[in-house]
Amino acid sequence: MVRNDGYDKEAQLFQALAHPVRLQILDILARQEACVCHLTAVLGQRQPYVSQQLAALRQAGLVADRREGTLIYYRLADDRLAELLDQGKALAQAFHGRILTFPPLPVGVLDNCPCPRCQAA
Amino acid sequence: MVRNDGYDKEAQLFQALAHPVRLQILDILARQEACVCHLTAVLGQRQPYVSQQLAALRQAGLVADRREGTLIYYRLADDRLAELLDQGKALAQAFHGRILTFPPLPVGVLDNCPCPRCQAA
DNA sequence: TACAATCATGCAAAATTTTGAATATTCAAG
DNA sequence: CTTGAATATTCAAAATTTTGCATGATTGTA
Repeated sequence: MVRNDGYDKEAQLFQALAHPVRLQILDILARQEACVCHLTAVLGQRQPYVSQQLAALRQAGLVADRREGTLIYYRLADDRLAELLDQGKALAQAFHGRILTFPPLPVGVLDNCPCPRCQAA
Repeated sequence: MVRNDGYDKEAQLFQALAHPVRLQILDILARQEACVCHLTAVLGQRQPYVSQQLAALRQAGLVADRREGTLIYYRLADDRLAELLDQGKALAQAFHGRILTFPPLPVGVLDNCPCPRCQAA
């Protein structure tokens, strides 16, 4: 069976990336794996909404997950994804003719996150 | 005025790439600039449809155009776009777990294209 | 001016995506 | 086996995108 769906699959990848919240999630995961509650706290969005975006990323194969007790940690499925995101930022800047600014991604522990990593202190 | 729309702009770029026909157009233009009639012939799509996809790419800043008489030649607005597309193909393959195949892009002149380059023979 | 060729735009129906809210699932602890 | 915490799923309304088709605009030429 000969298929020719290369452009369809490539388009699906870019479609998964065509959403600001999903891009921010991927940027967070590019630095370190994170559980859903951590992502929820960083993004300031409701948990079901974050889970939905994670489901989209999971179905596209961009992220992988790992359960630890009741927490589920997500990570990038492929390190090359971080490069693709960097290239995307650079080109978006070029096409827009100005420096784009991104919200700061807090590093380390979060007050409003219940996961063990953040409550360790 | 402080903006934080980096992810919005990045998402707009990926959105412009999230379409198989637009991806194929960009792959054609990555090799050489081409007029609308040439793209129409290669893609086997109707001319207004091709013009619409070109308009989407133009509004996103991904392509530039140049008029020569009644013909309009399109080209990539930035060479780094070709690299991004290559990375996208590589990752789409990785995420899909198999070799993706793409329709062959004819090189050289086309029988069914009326532009001077193709009618030179 | 008229005509032909090339390309762009406008518009509406169909399809898809996004978003919010309610509810379901899974796991650990008691 | 019940409860609480973390996460996932479902569903429908709203918003956006896609697609096909008709028409408009621009250029070159007679």
